Parts: sequence; structure tokens; C-alpha cells
Amino acid sequence: MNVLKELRHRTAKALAPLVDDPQPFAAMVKPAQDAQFGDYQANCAMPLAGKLKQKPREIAEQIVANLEVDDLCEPPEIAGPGFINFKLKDDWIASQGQALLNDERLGVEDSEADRTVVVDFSSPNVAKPMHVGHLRSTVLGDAICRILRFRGTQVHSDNHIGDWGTQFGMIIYGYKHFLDQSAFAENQVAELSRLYRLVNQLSDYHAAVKALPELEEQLQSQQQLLEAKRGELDTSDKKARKEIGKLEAAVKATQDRIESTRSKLKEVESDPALKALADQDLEIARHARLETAKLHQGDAENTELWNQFLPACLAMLHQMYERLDIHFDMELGESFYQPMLTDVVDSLKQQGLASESDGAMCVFIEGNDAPFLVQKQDGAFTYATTDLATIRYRINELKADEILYVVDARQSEHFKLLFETARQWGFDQTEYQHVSFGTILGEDKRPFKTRSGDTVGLESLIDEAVAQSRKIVDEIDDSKPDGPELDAETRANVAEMVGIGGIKYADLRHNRDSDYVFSWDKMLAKDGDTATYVQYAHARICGIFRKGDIDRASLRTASGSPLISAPEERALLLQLTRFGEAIEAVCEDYRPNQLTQYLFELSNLFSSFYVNCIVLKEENAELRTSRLKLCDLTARTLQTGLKLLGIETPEQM
RNA sequence: GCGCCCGUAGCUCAGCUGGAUAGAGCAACGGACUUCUAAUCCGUAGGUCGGAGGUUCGAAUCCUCCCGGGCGUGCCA
Repeated sequence: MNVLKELRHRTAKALAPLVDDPQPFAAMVKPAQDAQFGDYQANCAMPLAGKLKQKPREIAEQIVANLEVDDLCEPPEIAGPGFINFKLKDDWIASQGQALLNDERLGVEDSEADRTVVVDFSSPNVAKPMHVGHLRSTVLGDAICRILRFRGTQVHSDNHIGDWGTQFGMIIYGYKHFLDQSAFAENQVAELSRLYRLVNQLSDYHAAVKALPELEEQLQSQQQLLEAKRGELDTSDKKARKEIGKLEAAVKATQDRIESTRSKLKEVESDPALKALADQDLEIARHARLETAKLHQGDAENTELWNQFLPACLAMLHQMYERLDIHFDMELGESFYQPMLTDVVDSLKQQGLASESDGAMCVFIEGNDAPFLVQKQDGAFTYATTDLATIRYRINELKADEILYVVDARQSEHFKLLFETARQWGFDQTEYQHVSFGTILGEDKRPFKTRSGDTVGLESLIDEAVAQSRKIVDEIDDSKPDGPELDAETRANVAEMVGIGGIKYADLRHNRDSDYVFSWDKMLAKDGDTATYVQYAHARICGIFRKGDIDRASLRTASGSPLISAPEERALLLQLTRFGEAIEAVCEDYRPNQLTQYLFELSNLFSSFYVNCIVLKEENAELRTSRLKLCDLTARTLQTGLKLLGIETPEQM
């Protein structure tokens, strides 16, 4: 049972004689802000005062008089201006705990079986190695899928892979010009990946050669402008200072770009072999694009290469997903929708939605300056077109009631236009949601990069996390009072779970809308709100069962509800009954940080319980059994909760 | 220029469909290992919620303006 829902339901009944629509007022029942006020509180008497023209406390008294809650609560108390405070009865909490003990779902209601949700997340480009930029979408999207599924929703997780874009042209070009046959024979994926990076680097090099003089010129004119403004503007004037500040920032930005451009040049020029390759083709970028265009036009050779390379590229991605324990129901990439795009644009034209503007096909949405561009001047389709085709497919074929896009917040305008276009196109019975998220920042508050300014590869990020947690595992296990407990293999497994769990948890614990600062120290810290802390609480419980040689299954069917003999037991049990609330809170607006917060609090309450309530050596057999039940329920809730976030739980650490 | 987002404790962040003295974690300080893992627990200290107005019985939360920062802005995805 979801206690919060139940209390709202009861409150709604009590409100029925007072107002026509009690729902919004019943929704004002919330978990108590402060334990001193009880467990839950109703805040609806105050806003009703104005509406009913009575004093809030009088209204509260009427509500309390109508309330039928004596089976679950102590008599509700009215406090302050008109708060109604609920304190759950100990024996009721205990009976709830007993019920949860035999509930596979741990109190989470299964209420959404008739609802189909498509979750679009991760969506990397094939052939490019995944990097930190993919982390949030991947981790967040996976957690959302798991949580929705656990709640009973029909979920289709879809990896909308970029498998039809310019990067394939680069690989094809690289294959035709720079292939190392023996390397290719030995490891196809590694060689393709090398070719991609090589062509990309050479393209960047030529772009840099071209850009440098322009940048230097730009810098000069910016500096001149700055000097001029400094001379003519009155620095005591705020507007003028601001203008100068902006110019200074622009100069700095240009200087940074020049520096990074120079380092790109140096990288190639300091390597004679690389320089020679660069000199072979001064227009490599254009030629690579040409390969892409040939592919799109159905060129036989390039199509064959695409067919040959794609499985290998996907395999490379799957390796990463396997390690992250992330799986998709489908991987319908851009290429899948390619044959439908002409028809999409025709359909939009027919309905009068799309019209020509500056040689491109555009959908203009009222209230938006920028058009939604579905076909470019050169006739090529855009990702807008693909996204529309995808929507049509998801609704017609997958019967989606709702589509979630777990994508960076910077694309919000695109989705605004996409959703509105889809609705006007006729797909207006489906809910669309851009589950947006902020940027991962480095300690310098700039987007997270390596020391040298490159994007951080996902693989190296994970390796680093696992290596660091391995050091901690070794250190702690070696210093255990009774000697080390873990063999090398176990240590490696624990390090993997702690390292990857740490990365995922650090991401999920933040409100998805916020940018957050990536910190190794905080992510893997032994203290604080981390995966490690939650995993440790779970491992301690497993230790109890191991040492006591406890049969957990028979524990669950043992007679008698848990006993509440100490405040720590009550607090722990109460939290355990609230797992369903936490899941609901996540689903409300797709915010997994609601679940991390719940799990952290649960771990915290357990740790207090652990310190204050001895379990195995408890002499009172009934109390010992009761506490073992709390341990079992806590362990299962922690394990299930972490699993819903995609995080594993070691039994020993 | 226009649009979107952000500004909460020394640091990292919750809280934001208005509700009681604004919460956590880290760092700081003080305690607790003959007891099931001290990767732990308990306690202390720390805030004019960027600023100013407004709406309200009540504002970190809603509205307006200002200051500071980020992002996006027709043919990359």
C-alpha cells in the first residue's frame, strides 16, 4: 500500500462535504517536513479558509472530525495556523512491513500495464567512440526505463543510433585511402575506429590551416575595437563597462580558439608521416562528404562497405553497453527511417504544413522565429525529417501513448518545434516529453574535458573509475582487523561494481535539469551521498546473513510482524514502507534523483539501526527474528532500488 | 537583437504545482571501535535563498524590473 496515496484518499473523503472538488486539496497531504510534526501533514486548511470564509483552524477541525484514519494513525493533531499532522501507529507500520516482506514488488503498485511508452536515449553515432557527452542520456534513460517497467508500464527502449551521417563517409574515405590490411584482418573495429579518427584529424587539420589567418585577423580587429572603446567610453558608466567586458570576453575566446587551432596544427606537423598524409589531399573533408553523398544516393560500392562496417561498429557500441549493463529493446537508427523521408516531406506538403523558403522546405510554427527545416536546399533531409518519420513509426507500429526523449537541454527548441509539428501533422493523441538534462562540467566549471582539452572517452572514464575504486578496495580489505577477506577476483568484481556504480549514481543523484561538476573524489568517496555508501549498507546486511547462516526465505514466512522496540526500528520500517512513494515521485517528472535520495536516506537509517540495534547477538529470539526481517527487507529494497538505477550490489566489500 | 536555463552554507547540491525555525553531503570542530565490516555512527558550528519591488494570512518557490553567469538562435545532429 502507498501510504501517501491512502492518506490523500482518506483526506479527500473528509473534504467531500466541504468542497466540490477535493482532489487538489487532498493533494496537499505530504510527508512531514520535520519529524517532530509526525509522519505526514495536510496543508489544505489554510488555502480553504479564503474559499470558505472561515478560520483555517475551524476548517482543520471539521476535516479532522470527518477523517476516518484510526486504523492507521494516532488521532490527527492540529498545529500552528491549521496544519493537520498525522502520526502512523506503530503496529500499523509493523503490519505494513510484514506485508512487504512477502511482496516481490516491495509495495510498488502495478498500475500501468495498458500504457506504452517509448524511451529514446543514448543515441550515439556509430564509428565515433562514445564520450562523456553520451553519459547522462544513457544512464538517465536506462534508469527511467527500468523504473517504468518495474511499475508495470509497457516500455520500448530505443537507441536511435546515428548510422547514416557524415562519419560514415569518413570511414569509407579512410578505408579507401589509408587501410592497414593486417590490422583490419586482426581487429576490424579497432582499425575502423583508427581510420575515423585519422580522417577526422586530417580534416580538422586543413580546417585549422584555413581558419588560423582568419582568426588572427579577427583577433586583431577585436583588439582594435576594444582599444577604441576603452578610449572613447566613460568607464564610470555601467553600460560602457559591460560593453567593454563583453569585448574582453570575445578577445579571450578568440585567443583560446587560436591556441587550440595551433595545437591541432602542431599535432599533425610534428609528425612527418601524418603531415605527409595530410598533404596528399587538401580537400579531404569535402571528399569524405562526397563519399557520404554517394552512400545516400545508393552507390553500390559504398553501400556494400556500409553493410560490411555497420555490424562491426554496432559491436563496438555493444561492448560498452554490456559493460554498463544497459540493453535496448530496439536499435532503429537513422538509416532505418531513410526510405520513409520522401514520403514524410510529401505528406507535410500535402497538408500544407511545409512550404518552400529560400530553396528549403520548412514548417513554420506560429510563435517561433526559426522554422522547422525538413529538407535542405540541396535536397538532403535533416534530422528533423528523420525525427518526424520516427514519431510516425512509433505511433503507428509501436502504438506509443507517450514518447520520451532523453536528450541534452540545448536541443529544447528542436523538440518544441518537433512536437508541435507532429501534433499539427495529426499525431496529437500522443504525449511527447523532452526529458532534458544539463551539462557535465569539469572542476573549472567549463564542460568536462581532459587536461589537454579533448573530450573524455567513455571507456577511459570507466577504466579510471574502476582503477580508482580497485585501489580503495585493496586498501580497505588489506587493513581489515582480522586480515583480508576478498580474493583477487572478488576484488576486481567489487571494483567494477563500485566504479561504474559511482559514475551512474553521481549522475543520477543530481536533478537532471542542473549542470553538475564532475569530481572523482566525490564520486568514489567513502563518505557521503554516493553509490558506495548505499552498496556498503547492503553489503553489511549480507554480512549479517552470512555470519549468522540465516535462511532468508524462511525468515519472510516466519510468524509475527516486526517489533518496534527502538526509535531506529520505527524510522527504518517507516522508510521501508515508502519505497512506492519514491518510485511514484520519480515517475511524476522522470527524476531518478528522487530515488537516489530515498536510497541514501534508507541507508543512513539502516546504519543508525545497525549501530544501535544488535541483530545476531540479540538474546530475545522474537526480537532477533524481527530485526533479521528488517535486515532482509532493507537489503532487498536497497538492491532493488539500486538495480532500478542500473547499479549492482556486491555482497561483500 | 530574440528565446531558454541558472544564481540557496566555504565547496558540491536538494528543495521550486507557495505553508511551520530553509535541508543534505563534503570540508571544519568535538565525541564513539574487547560488540554482526569504523567504506560507519552521534554531536557542534555554518545561510539577508543574487538584489529591489509586488501578489498573499504566508514567498527560496508565483509576477515585474535590475545585476551576474551559461546555452540556443534557418540549411550539423
